[in-house]
Amino acid sequence: MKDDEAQHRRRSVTSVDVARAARVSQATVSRAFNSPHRVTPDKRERVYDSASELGYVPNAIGRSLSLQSSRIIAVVVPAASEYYQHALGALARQVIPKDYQLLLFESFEAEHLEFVFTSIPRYHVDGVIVASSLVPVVEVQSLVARGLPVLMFNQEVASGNTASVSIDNEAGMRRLAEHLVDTGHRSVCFVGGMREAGTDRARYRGACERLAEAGVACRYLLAGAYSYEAGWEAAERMAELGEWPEAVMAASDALAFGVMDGLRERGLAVPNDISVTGFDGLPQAAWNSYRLTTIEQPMEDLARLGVEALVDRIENPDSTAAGHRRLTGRLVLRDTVAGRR
Amino acid sequence: MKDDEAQHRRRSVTSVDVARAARVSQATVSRAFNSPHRVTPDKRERVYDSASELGYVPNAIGRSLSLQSSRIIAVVVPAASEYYQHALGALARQVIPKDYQLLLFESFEAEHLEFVFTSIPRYHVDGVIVASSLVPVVEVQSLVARGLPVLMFNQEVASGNTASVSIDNEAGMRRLAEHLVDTGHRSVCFVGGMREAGTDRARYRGACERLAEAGVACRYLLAGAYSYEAGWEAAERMAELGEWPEAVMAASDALAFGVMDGLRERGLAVPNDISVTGFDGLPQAAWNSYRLTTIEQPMEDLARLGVEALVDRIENPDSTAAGHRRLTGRLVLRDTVAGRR
DNA sequence: ACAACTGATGAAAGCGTATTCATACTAACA
DNA sequence: TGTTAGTATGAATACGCTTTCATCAGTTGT
Repeated sequence: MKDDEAQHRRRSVTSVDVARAARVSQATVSRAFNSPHRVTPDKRERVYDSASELGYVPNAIGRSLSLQSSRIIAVVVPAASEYYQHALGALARQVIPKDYQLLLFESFEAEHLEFVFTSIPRYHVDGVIVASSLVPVVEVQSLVARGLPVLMFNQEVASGNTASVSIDNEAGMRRLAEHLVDTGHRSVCFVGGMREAGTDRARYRGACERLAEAGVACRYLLAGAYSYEAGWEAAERMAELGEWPEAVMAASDALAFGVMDGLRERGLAVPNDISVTGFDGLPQAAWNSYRLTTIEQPMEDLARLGVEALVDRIENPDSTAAGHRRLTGRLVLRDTVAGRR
Repeated sequence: MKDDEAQHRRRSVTSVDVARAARVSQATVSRAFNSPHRVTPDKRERVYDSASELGYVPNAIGRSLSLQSSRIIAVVVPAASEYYQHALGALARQVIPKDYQLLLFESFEAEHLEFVFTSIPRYHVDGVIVASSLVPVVEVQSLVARGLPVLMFNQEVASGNTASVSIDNEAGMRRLAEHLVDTGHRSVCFVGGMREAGTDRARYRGACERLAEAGVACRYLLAGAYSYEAGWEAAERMAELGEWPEAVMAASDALAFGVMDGLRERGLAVPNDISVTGFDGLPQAAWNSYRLTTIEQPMEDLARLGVEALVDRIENPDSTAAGHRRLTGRLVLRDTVAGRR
C-alpha cells in the first residue's frame, strides 16, 4: 500500500511546483539554482527546502531547450573492439568533471553507421566524438557542415575544421622496428588489420621505412580485421607460405595475441623461434601468457587532450582548437622479442 | 569561402522554417513526419522537399519535452570490467531496433556512484539499466520511487517493482562443480571476487552445495576484485598456504585467467597438476593460451530479455513485467579440467 | 438540394526551463 | 527629504515540438 504512489507514473515535480510551495515565482526558483547570489538568502533557503521536500531535480530537457545546449556529447564507438571500449572508459572519465554526458552510439556494421550519423543531429548534442577506425568521411562532413564540433579519436585528420587526437602511429612503429633491427632481426612480416584504416597505413609505413633503412625485408600480410581470430588466421596463412620470418609485427595487440597463439599452436616458441610485437598496450599485453612487447597508448592523456579540444570548440565556437594533436606512445619492452644471432 | 556559413554556429533549422518554405503550417510539418497518412500527398511532398533542401532534422529535445518521453535509457556500467563492457554492447544492439538510445553513466568508484544516481533523474530518461555488480540499493530505490522503470542486469532482485535479468548463477556453478566431481576431484578452492556482490554469493553457494553433496572439501578464498590481477594474487596466496587443491573454481573468467597464469608461473600445469574453471564465457576464454572450461552467459538473450522487460514497463506502466528473469548458462567444456585418479 | 458526416488544415496551448523586461523596493547621497 | 542608483522579484516570453480544438472544404445520403 505504501508504494501505490509509485505504481502509476506520476507527473514529475517541476520548478513551478517548487515555486508554489516556496511561495515565490518560478523565475526565482530557477535563479536560486543557477545564480544563487541573485536571490536573497531567506527565499533561497525556502526554495531549497521546498525542492528537497518535493524531490525536485531540474529537468535537463527543458533546460536544454531553453539554453540551446544539451551538455551532451555523442560518441560513436565500434561495438566489438577491446581498444575502443577502453577509449570509451577514458573519455567518460574526462567528460564527467566538465559536466557533460555521453550519448552512446555503438556501430555494428558499415550500413548501421549511416543510420547512426543521421540520428546524431536529432539529439542536438553539443559535440561528437568519433572513435572508430573506419570513418565514413562523408557522414562526418555532414555533421561538421551543421556546425557541430567534432573530435576524431585515434585518427589523424588533415581537414581544418575538425579536431583530432591520436598517438604518432608512424613513429611508434618506427621505434618498434628499430628495436627489431637492433636485436638483429633480418626478416619481418607485418600483419595489418584493414587497409582502409588510417592507422593501419601509418603503422605499416613506420615499420616499412625503418626496416628498409636497415635493409630488412618486410612483407605485408592482411588479416582483414583487428581481432584475435584474424591474428590466428594470419599465423595460419604464414604457415602455408612455408617460410617463417624472424619477427612478426602485428598492427594491434589483439592481432598479436592471435598470432602468438597461432604460432605456438604450430610448435614455434615466442620469442626464441620467432619474435612478435603488438601495438596499443591493452591490459592483456601484460598478462603472463603473452608479456607482449608493444607500444602503449597513453589513453588518459589522449582522452584528456581530445576532450579539452572538443569542449574548447563547444564553448568557444571561433576557437582555433581544430587541427591534430599528436602524442607519442611508450615503448614497452616485455618478453616477445629475443636477440637474433 | 564556401564554408563560411559553417563557421559561425548558425541557428538550426526548425519545423517552422520548413513550414514557411513549404507554405504550410508548422503543425502540418509535424504531422507529415509523424503521421504521414493524415496529410494530403501533395503537401506531404512539399514538406519533404523543403525539409531535405533545408537539411531539417526533427529536434529530439523539443520532441521529448512535448511527448514527456525522451526515448533515452540511462545505463550504469563500471568502467573497467570486461564483462560489463560486453553487456553494454549487447544492450546497445538490443535497444537500437526499439528506437531508444543509451545515455552512458560509467561508474568509477563507489562515491562517484552517488553522483551518478542523482544526475540520472535530471535527464528524464524513460528507463534505467543498472549493470554493475555492486548495486547501491538505496540509490536504485530512489529511482524506483520516482516511478522510473529500472532493469537490474546480471542481478537477482527480489523486490516486486524492479525488473531484473541474470543467468542462474547457482545452477551454473552447480554444473561446473558436478563436472569436477564427475572427473574425480577431491578438493576445491573457490576464488571469490567480492563478498558484497550478489552473484558472488550465489555462485559460491552453488559450488559449495554440489561439492558438499559429493563430500568434496571446498574452501573460499577472497580475491577482492574481479580482475586478472586479483586472480594472480589469489594464486600467490594459495602458494603461501602450501597445499594445492585439485581444482580451482574462479568466480569469473577474468579471475580464472589470473589464477591460471599465477599457477603456471609457479610451475603447475593446467589441467594436469590442477584444474581451473571460470564463469561468464568471455571471448578470451576461447583463446588458445587458456581454453577455459566455463559457464557461458548468453549475452544477447540476456540483453534481449532484459530490454524487452524494461521497454514493456516503459510503454505499458501497469504491466506485470517486474520480477526476475532467469536464463541458464551454457557449460562449455574446454581444456582446463582433467580427470583425476 | 440540403443536412449530416468525414477529412485536411491552421491556430493555439502546453511540455519545463532560463532570461529579459518592467516594477517595486532598499539604500545612498546631497 | 527628495532624487538616484542599485537590487530583488514576478510576469511574460522563447526554445521546438506534438496535439487538441475549431474551422473549412468536400462527400455522401435521403
